[in-house]
This record gives sequence, C-alpha cells and structure tokens, in this order.
Amino acid sequence: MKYHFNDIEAKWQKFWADNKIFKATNPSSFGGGQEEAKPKYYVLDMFPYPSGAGLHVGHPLGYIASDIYARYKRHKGFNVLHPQGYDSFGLPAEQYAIQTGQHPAITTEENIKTYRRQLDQIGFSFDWSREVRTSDPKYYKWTQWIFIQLYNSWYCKRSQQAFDISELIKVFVEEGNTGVNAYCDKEIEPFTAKEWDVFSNKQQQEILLQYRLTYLAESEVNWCPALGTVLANDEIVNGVSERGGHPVIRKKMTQWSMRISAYAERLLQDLETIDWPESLKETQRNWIGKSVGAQVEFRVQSSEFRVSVFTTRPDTIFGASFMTLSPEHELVQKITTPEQKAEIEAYIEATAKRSERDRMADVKTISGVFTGAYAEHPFTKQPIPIWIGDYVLASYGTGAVMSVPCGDQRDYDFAKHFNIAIPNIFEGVDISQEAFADKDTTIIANSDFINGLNHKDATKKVILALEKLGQGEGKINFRLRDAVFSRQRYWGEPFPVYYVDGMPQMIDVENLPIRLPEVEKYLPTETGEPPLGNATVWAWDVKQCSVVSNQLIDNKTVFPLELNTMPGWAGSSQYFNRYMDPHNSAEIFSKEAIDYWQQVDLYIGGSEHATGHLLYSRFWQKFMFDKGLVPHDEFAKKLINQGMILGMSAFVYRINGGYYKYESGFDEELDVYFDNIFDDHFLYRIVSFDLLDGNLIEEVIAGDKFNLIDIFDKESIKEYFEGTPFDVDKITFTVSKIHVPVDCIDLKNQIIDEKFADWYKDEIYSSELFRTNGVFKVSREVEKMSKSKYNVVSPDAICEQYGADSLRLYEMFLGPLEQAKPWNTAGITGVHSFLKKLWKLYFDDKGLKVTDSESTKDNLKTLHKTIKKVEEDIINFSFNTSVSTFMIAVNELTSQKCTSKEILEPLLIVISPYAPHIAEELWNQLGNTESISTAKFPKFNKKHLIESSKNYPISFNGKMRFTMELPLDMNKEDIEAAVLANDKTKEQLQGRTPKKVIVVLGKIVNIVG
RNA sequence: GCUGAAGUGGUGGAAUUGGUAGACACGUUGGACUUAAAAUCCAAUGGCCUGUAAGGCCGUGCGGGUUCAAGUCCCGCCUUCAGUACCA
Repeated sequence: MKYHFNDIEAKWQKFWADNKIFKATNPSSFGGGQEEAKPKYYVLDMFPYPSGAGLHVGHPLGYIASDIYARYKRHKGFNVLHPQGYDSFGLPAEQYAIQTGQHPAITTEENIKTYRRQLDQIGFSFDWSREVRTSDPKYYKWTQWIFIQLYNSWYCKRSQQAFDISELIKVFVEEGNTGVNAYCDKEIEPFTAKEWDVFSNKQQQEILLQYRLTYLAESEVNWCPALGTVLANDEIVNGVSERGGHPVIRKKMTQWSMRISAYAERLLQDLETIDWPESLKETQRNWIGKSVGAQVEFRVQSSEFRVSVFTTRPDTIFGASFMTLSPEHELVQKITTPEQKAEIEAYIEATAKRSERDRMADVKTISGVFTGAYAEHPFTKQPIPIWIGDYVLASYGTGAVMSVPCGDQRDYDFAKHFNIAIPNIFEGVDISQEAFADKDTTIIANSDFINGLNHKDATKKVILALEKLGQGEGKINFRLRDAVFSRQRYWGEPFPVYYVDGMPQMIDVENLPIRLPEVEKYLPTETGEPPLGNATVWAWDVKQCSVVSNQLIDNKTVFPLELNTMPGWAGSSQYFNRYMDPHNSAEIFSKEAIDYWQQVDLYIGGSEHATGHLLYSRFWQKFMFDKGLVPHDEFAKKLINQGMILGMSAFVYRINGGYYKYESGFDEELDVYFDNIFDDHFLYRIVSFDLLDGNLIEEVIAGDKFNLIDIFDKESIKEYFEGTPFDVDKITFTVSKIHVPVDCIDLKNQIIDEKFADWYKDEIYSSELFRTNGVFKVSREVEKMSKSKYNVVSPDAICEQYGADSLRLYEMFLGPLEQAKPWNTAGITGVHSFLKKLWKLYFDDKGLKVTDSESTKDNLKTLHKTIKKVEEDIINFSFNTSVSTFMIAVNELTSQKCTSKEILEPLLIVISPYAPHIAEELWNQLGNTESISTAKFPKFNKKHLIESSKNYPISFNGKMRFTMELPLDMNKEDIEAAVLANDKTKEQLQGRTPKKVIVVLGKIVNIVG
C-alpha cells in the first residue's frame, strides 16, 4: 500500500470537521465527569487580515507552531481553546472598493472564503465554531460597547485606576475639582462645588469630556492626504505611511483620542509580569519612553511669563547658558522683542514649510533664532538668552528646554554654532571638543550649593531647592502619546455617537450595534467630510432609538451621527476575550466563560505588532480589569514571535528606453518622441550585439548609465536620428532592475521561457532585457514577501504536490521558530521522503506489517528517547529539532526492522501534533476507532535509556584522540588505570608521563601531558 | 547614536548545565536498479597535508584572556539584521 497523502489528508480533514473534534467546551456545556477534571489551555494566533492575495507560506508558520502546541496539550489532557477568525476591517478592501465600486463586505467575504479553504487544507485544529470577524455587526457591537465604557470612565492618578465618570461628577458636586488628581486633556481651571453647580449643562459636559478615557480633542494629527485619513504614530514608518508609502503632514483636527497615556506607568511596569520576548518588551519600553527628571520654571525677565521646561538633568542647571523653545511654542509670539520679530517670524515660517520628514532627514543642520528675550536663572538670577530652534520638538515634554551645552551634545553644537558661552560645570572634564553626558562619572563643579556632588545627590538637592522656590518639581515624562482613534474611512466600526449642540452623546447600549450605513461612494465627500458623509440614512432619532434619514435632522429629536470610523486596531484589541464566548448577544462574554478561560496562555504572532496591536490590547485589557470585567490585567501570559518567512525575489535587468539630456539638465524620456525611430529593433541591436559583443559592459547593475555614443557605431546611429533636433551625444541609457515572478525562474536561476512570456505579455520583451550570450541576466535577493515584489509563494501548490503534513514539517524544519528565514523549497523533498519512510514502517507491498511481536531493547530505547526529546522540544518551542528527532527515530526503527505495535503505536501519537493526517490514518489502520487527537501522550520511561557502558572520549590536552567503551559504574581510579593501560594512550604519550588525568564520570577523560 | 538579536561546512541548521563541533536534512560526487527517466536504495562528503591506509595540522566573525577542557564564560573589536531616535 502506498502513501496517498492527498486522499488521506482530505479524508481526515473532513472527519475532524464533521465530528467537531476540536470544539472547545465551555463550563456551561460540561457533560459532567471528564471535561470538568481537565485543566484549560488557551492557544491563540494573531488572526489574519484577509487580503486579496490569499495566504502565502509565511502565514502558516506561526499557525503550525501553535497548532502543534494545541494538539500536544490535548494529548496531555487539557481542554484546549484554539480559535481562529478574521481582522476583516481595513484599508485594502476599501481601496479596492474605491477603484471598483464593489462593496468591501463582498470582497472581504470572498477573501475569507479563500483564506478558509487555504487554512483548512493545512489541517489546523481550530475550533471554527468560535470564529469571529471584526467587521461582523454581531462582533463590532462589543467594540462599540467598550468604546462607550471608556467614554464613561476617568483615570484617577492617586489610585492608578479607572473609575466610572459618575464618581467624578459626585466629587465635582461635593467639592469641585481642586482635590481631583486625574488625567485630563488640558490644564483645567480649578472650580469649586458651587461653581460646578452654576455651570451650564454644556460647560459641565465640556469639562467632563476632558477627563474621559476616550475624548474629543483638537489635536495635531498625522494627516495622510493620499489616503485621506489620519494615521497613528505606529502606522508611520520613516515619515511616510506604512501602507502605500505616502507622505504624511501635521494637521490640526478634532478627533477621538484614547487616553493610553494614563496607563503608561502600568503598561511599563507590568511588562515584568509577562513571559514575552525580551526584544519585544524592550520595544514597548522604548515606545513608552519613561524619563525621570524635573519640571523647572524660568521667569522671563521684565514680563509675567514663565517658561516651563522638562529636564532629566536638573543637576546641570548651573550649566544652562541659554534656553531653546520649539518654533511652535505659544510663548514665542509673546516674548519676542520688536527688533527680533521679523527674523523670528521668517524662521517659524520656514520650519512650518519643512515637513516632518525633511526635518528628520536633515539632522545635522543647526538652525535657530534669538528671540531677544531673557529668562532668569532660578538660582543665580543671571539673565539667560531665549532662542528658538527646530531641534526642540513641540510634541515632547513642554516643547522647551534649558540648554546645557557642556552636558548635551545638541546644546553644545547649537552653542558653538551661535557663539554662546559653554560654562563647564563638571570637575576634571575636558569639554573643549564635545559635551560630557556620562551621568555615572559626573562630579558637579562651579554650581553653588551642589559643588562636589554626584549626579544623583545633586539632582535631589536641586529639586528640593526648586520646590522651595516654587519654581519646579520632580517629574516623570512619557514619550507615549494618547492614541488618535478616528479614521476618515468607510470600512471600519462606526462610532455609537451622535451630536447634540456639538457635544457628543453615546447611544444607549441596548441599541447597539450601530451598523455601518450604505454609501454611494467610498471617497470623502466634496466638502471634505469622511465617506460616511455620503450616507443618506445616517442620523439618530432619540425617540425611536434608531438610525434614520439625514433629512429628518432637526436637532431636537433627530441628530447627526459621527462620521468617522474606528481605526484598524479597535477590533483586534478585544477579540481574544470574545473567543471565550463568541455568540453571546447579551454580554461581551459571560462571567462564567472569562472565569474559566481567564487569559491567553500562549499567543503566537509577529513582532511587527509590538507598538500597535500588542500595546493597545494591553491597554484595553487593563481598562477592563479596572472595570472588573476580566480577572487579569494582562491578556496574554506568554507570547512568542514567529520569525518572518522571507521571499527570494527574482530580478531581470531592463535597458530603459533612453533619455535625452537637455541643456537645462532636465532628463526627457526619448520613447515618447521616437516611437518609430527608437524602436524595438534598435533596442534589440544595442542590447544583443553591441553591449555584449563589444564587452563594453560586463556586469550590469541597476542604475548604470551609459551613453549611446559609447556603445554604438556613431555613423549608423546618426541615420536614426537624422532630421530630429536631438544630438546623439546626449542620449543616455539606464539599466533598471525589475521584479519578475519567482515561478518564472527555475532552480538554476534561469528564466522559464513559456511562463515568463506569459507574464511579460509584451512580446518584444527579449529586446529590452539584459542578456549575456543570449541568456537573461537574473539576480536574486531576499526580501519580505509581498504581492508587488512577485516573490509570494502560496502553500497551495506545496499541499498539492507534497501534502499538508510535508508543508507542516518543512516549515518547522526550516529553522528556529523565532528566526527570520528565506523561503526555499529545495529541502522539502527531505521531509517528504521522511513521511514516506514512516509509512513504510507500517506498510509494505503486502499490506500492514505491524505485529504484536515483542519489542527489543533497541526499539524501546529509540521510542523513549524520541518521546523525551520531542516533549522537551515542544516545551522549548524548538520544533525544528523535533523533526530531526523523528527522522532519526524512523531511520533507526527501519534499520532495526521494527514491526512491534508496542513501539509503532505510541510513536504515532508523538508525531501526530506535527503531521496529524498521516498519524491519524496509520492510527486508524492499526485498529483505533477514536481520533488520535485525544489519545494520551506516551509516558517517557527513563529505564529504557539506562546504559551499562559509555563510549568515553579520551582526549589529550583537550583534543579528542580516540574513544574507549567502559562500564558506567566504573570509578575514577579504575577508569584512569584502564585508559593509561591502553596502547593508544601510550602511543599518544610517547613515553612522557602525564601530569594530570581528569576523569569526568559519564562524560570524558582528559589527559594532560 | 541608543536598544535588542545574531555571526558555525557549498546551503538550512544541530550541539539543554563548559566535556567527542558539524546531529538531521538539502546539495554535490560515485554506485545499484531501469531500455530510459522518475522514484527508491547504498556509499562518500568541513578544509589542508601525507601516494593509500594509519595518522597529523587547521577549523564555530576577529584579537586577547580564564580553564585540564571554550561554539558555549570574561574583556576588547568587526559585521549583519531588527526596533527606535534631534525624547531634553
């Protein structure tokens, strides 16, 4: 009987689905007995965004790992929750809708179908009965619900916890806001209980809005004109949008924000409590960016103004020789002297024009302008000139710094550039070349009352003195900004919000979900409103409690609804909890469900979500914990980042049509004007004859430029250009590298003609591409897999050719899970032939060959060392070495000619998490009627591994020379004697007497001579 | 710049506490089977030296060190990847 993997895999996938083998049971459905006794285990994958490109081989890597773990846990007797779903709101579906008019819901549905088919064919043990989709109203009802909960909460700094807004109102009514220590948007003027009482309702609402955990605020946002939307900081990479690479500018807009900054300290501290990769925690720490220092107020001379600065080095305050404000700082206008006004304004205008990206690209240029104003040093009372400079960022700290040139390189450079004094306040340090920033070796000098102190003591003393003066205090500053929560998009969760007199109102929870309205167009409206502005049925009737036509808006009973939608991370910040009770329409999840499943035990996904999804989810979980909704303030106990699978991009080299260099220096593409002259034939001749035969260019690289005249016979070219205004000398060619689909290239890096021609529809392709001796030049590079790079490899072809079990084993065999690695199918035959060998252990031409014969000592040894190693590997997430272990086991059992069921049956259970289909089939063939997936994992028995002797390596001065088989119970003295008596030892020593003999029992013998 | 991770044959990668470096695969070479191919099986395979064998020398990015013994520990460099950055 042969191993027909396609049939076997289809058969068992159907069996698992039909019999709901992987359905996880909630306590309410426990049948009594068995399940109750089982401990729970929750294994989660980051759910995918269902893109139109379908699954590529990189996606399943993490899923296979988590599936192995989930299956292993089932074998170990756990009630395993292993769900899957779709993060189905998002930009690509919307972009597609804009282009085609196709409703995003339809494309999304189609994409999900493809994903599901692809996932199913790999044989994952997901409990699909719990599937969630973020774009499903039944799901986003609860995303809206959490938004309302956040709106109805405020954060008390004193108890470091969120509370219901009603408690804040109570405080306001009783004592005003003077005693409240809460996070809020702006500095709120103090008011008394009496004043609160006389505020209008709107005033009260405005004040409360500033305390809420989600609030409306005019904030400077990252606006991406090309996408027509606001982006969060983590959606911007190198100053351009992560999706599409479009430029981003700063813009002021009224937006919903999430007060994640309130949780900054807890998000930082609690990293200690979770088992997440150190690198990921470090990324989050950097992102949160806590700095401890002081806020210091400097009086501005001859005015009532004060400049507030944040510094981490209050100990260097006596070294402050100037101050720098960001150009956007609100005091700049107020303190600038008339003489400096023109210069200051010119500078502000110039910096405003520069985009964030320009500023970042140009770090070296030092620029700034003196305001003409002076601040007063809090201690020496000396005047300090106040400058503005764009190296000071408006968005960090107070947007102003006290500049200490001797202690900070940027201040140093600024001072040097503008010839400002650089007083040295460090003992025994030379600052003639650069600033001195090493805190640990600092001894302060020339600094009045802190002379001779180290950094730590001086800092303390300065803060105390500042507090005494009422000009400063110790302060902690975070880099983490509040997260903008509004997107000017269609395909996202609508807010459950309507507006009365400009003030936001939450829709009652019982009326959720507020469904996404239909629109004609998915683009912003002509007046610049978000796409929901196109909806005609998008108003809230407070009497009927329903969404009604916009025409009915009267601002008495029918009000306008919010036009923004929520960002991509909204839906993914709570899905892990919803899986616990996904169909509950009355609650986000039942108490019973959350009490049982508690939190995610193992979460597997990419590290690219470090500062987005993983931080926002932790934030929401902490909020829900404060509200008593969840039992843990961290949602995932352990997290593993699977490494990215990279693609091997393939390139060919194209000769670009040629450019004409005008006097002005402007390059004009020639093709446009020379269609008939500058034709394919012409190009063909250049490329095939002259470049190659003349050996003018041996190795072409992208970007190479060459002159037509250098590579072609001048006279014959002139014919072509006769009668044109173009001068042959000025025609240039360039070579560019273009991506070609990887499946057009064979293993020897040669183009497969038919496939290539099919892709490169233009029939004359051969004339434009660079060749050597008629062979196209092809190069390869490792890059991220992406559709646009044509390097995407789909798992479908592999499943078809080798089977899902081969794919699973191969992805694991590729290397350590957490490591990035390029995809290369070359080795897949190795794991595939392993599976065939495994099969042959059970079947030969005559049929099943497994017998009840007794197993040998060697058989047992092989089995038990395999059990031991594989179990250790799973615990350490070292799946690659498990695959090797299986190979060794099968190789050994094959050479031992093992047919014993006693060995071969448990072996299947050990292999089954990795290669479940073949294991299930063979298990079934051995006569088992129950699925292998819940079979008990075989117990490791060390007695089978106990050896009586050891092949000791005998080394001389640390170099192994030969081995000796010696009994393990032999003592050191006897071993030493035996080794020294050996002829080979004598040969090695050549008559010398060993200085020392080291015997490590059970390990090694080393002779020092 | 800072932070984190990593550097081992032709390739992917093993080596769990310092104890036989290169497991397991891929690839390559030779052989068997076959009309042939595929598939399968067998053997060899880090480099160098010695005609072969036996054996020797060199080998885990580089330079030092600790140790009987270092891929593993310590010090100093180099390189690559990832994250982050006028963060005061």
